[in-house]
Amino acid sequence: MPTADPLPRAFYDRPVRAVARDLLGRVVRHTSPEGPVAVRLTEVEAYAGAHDPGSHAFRGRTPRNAVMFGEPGHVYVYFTYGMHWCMNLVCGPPGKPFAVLLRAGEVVDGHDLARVRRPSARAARDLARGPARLTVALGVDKRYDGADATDPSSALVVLPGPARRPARGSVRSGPRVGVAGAGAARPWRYWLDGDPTVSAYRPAVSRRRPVAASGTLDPSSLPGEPQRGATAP
DNA sequence: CGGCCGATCCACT
DNA sequence: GTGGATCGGCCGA
Repeated sequence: MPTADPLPRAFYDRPVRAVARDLLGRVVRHTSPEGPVAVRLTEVEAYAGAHDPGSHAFRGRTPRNAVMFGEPGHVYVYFTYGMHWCMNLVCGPPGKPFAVLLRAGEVVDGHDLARVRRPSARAARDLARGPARLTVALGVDKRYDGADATDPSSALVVLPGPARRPARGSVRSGPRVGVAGAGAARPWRYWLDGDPTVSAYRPAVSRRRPVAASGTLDPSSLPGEPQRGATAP
């Protein structure tokens, strides 16, 4: 297998949804002192910056999301739910906080190391099936926030992947996972149809603390029926 | 297999 | 103080 250079900056300096679709089938590779792990992407989500209610950048620039306002092709890593890291690739021109969340993939190199990092994974397909699982399998955490994935000398890069691109008809789209409110309707999650490493779809759930008082249960307070992707797996 | 729930802590209100 | 671009264990069917 020939060694390839990472996808260049220009790959990411395009409309974010186009980049998201084009990332399917590409290969993210992290090389640590323990060795390399590479993941072929099967599921991603586009986040369209300042006008996207689902985006971390919707309410403007903060210390956490600063990387999204910078160079395309750099990595935005955030911490969530008190214990998980998730990684994005920054898209569009500097100043526009677009990004693609890497949600799932298939481990195509460093399988043994990935298993060590993900001991709870029952099957090989579960090693990077989910955004937080993917970062664990790769060994990515906040140290990589701001890293340049287009630099050939970087430990973390995105490679072009197999010469044969996924067939156009094999790319599906649907609502993003865990995104509530206005942004929920946007079908900006993309995945490879039928791929076993695509994560399970979960509608956004608001977790309210149990109400102390009883007897005032109000079913009408529930938000609208969660939208299932028409073609979600 | 699907639903429920706790874990765990940081960013932002 | 609140809740999150999640995960895995446990439960019942």
